[in-house]
Amino acid sequence: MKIATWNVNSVKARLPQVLAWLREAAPDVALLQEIKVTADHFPSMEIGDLGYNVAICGQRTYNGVAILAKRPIDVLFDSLPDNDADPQARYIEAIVDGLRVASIYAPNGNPIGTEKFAYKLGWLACLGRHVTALRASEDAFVLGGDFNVAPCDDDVYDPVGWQDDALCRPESRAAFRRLMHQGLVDALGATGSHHRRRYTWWDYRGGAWPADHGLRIDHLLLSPEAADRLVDADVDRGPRDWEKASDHAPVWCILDDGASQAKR
DNA sequence: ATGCCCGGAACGTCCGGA
Repeated sequence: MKIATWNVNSVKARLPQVLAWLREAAPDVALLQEIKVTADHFPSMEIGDLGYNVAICGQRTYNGVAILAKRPIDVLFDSLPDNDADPQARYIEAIVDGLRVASIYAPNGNPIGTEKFAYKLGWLACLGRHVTALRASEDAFVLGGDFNVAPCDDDVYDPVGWQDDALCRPESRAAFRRLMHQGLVDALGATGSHHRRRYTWWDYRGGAWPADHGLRIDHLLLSPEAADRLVDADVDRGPRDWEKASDHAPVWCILDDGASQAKR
């Protein structure tokens, strides 16, 4: 089972790229962020033609998350529990093929020292409380998305230059670690070389992509029950090099479903 | 110190992004 996450930066502006990526990468489950449309404007037909069901938590202009899956999608939440007064569309959670998955778009939080930064930290804390509930269920789950946190300096091409950015602040990293310390496994950290930089976002400006001036802020976080099934994971840098690219690259992981389900 | 490059809304040019 291949699960991928991608901040598409507008599903309307990116539709040809999204369709090409779905054909090429063929994930069983795709978690999208920043779709920037409400459900009634989501290109469900075009994506449906590729064999995907869609579940959408949409918003016009800003934010918006979606889950695409070849199997049926049973939506459980379209906002973080205990955060349903939040007008920003940043969370959707569903069961697909017996696996719990969530598409997450955490707040950016810049500039620091403002209500935006407080909102980010509050949102991540709320996500942390939900993770506690999810962990108690002992369900296998995958939280994928744009967490807007570069967990450590190795995840930043210029750690000093970015040290006062909301994506790199110690408070943001502490909030991210509080998620991880509940027993979650970072799919990229658990596979391949720990020393190889695997950025997921490159600024449109200043030639950041060709210079590989990136940040790792998109993550696939696995419950222990899901991590037991982890086969492989990586960043798909290809789409970042396409014409009219998103500024984010997809991240994917593969979970084995044969042996582990027989074990259960 | 700010803009760089984008998308969206909208037709000015600003906001938000990261």
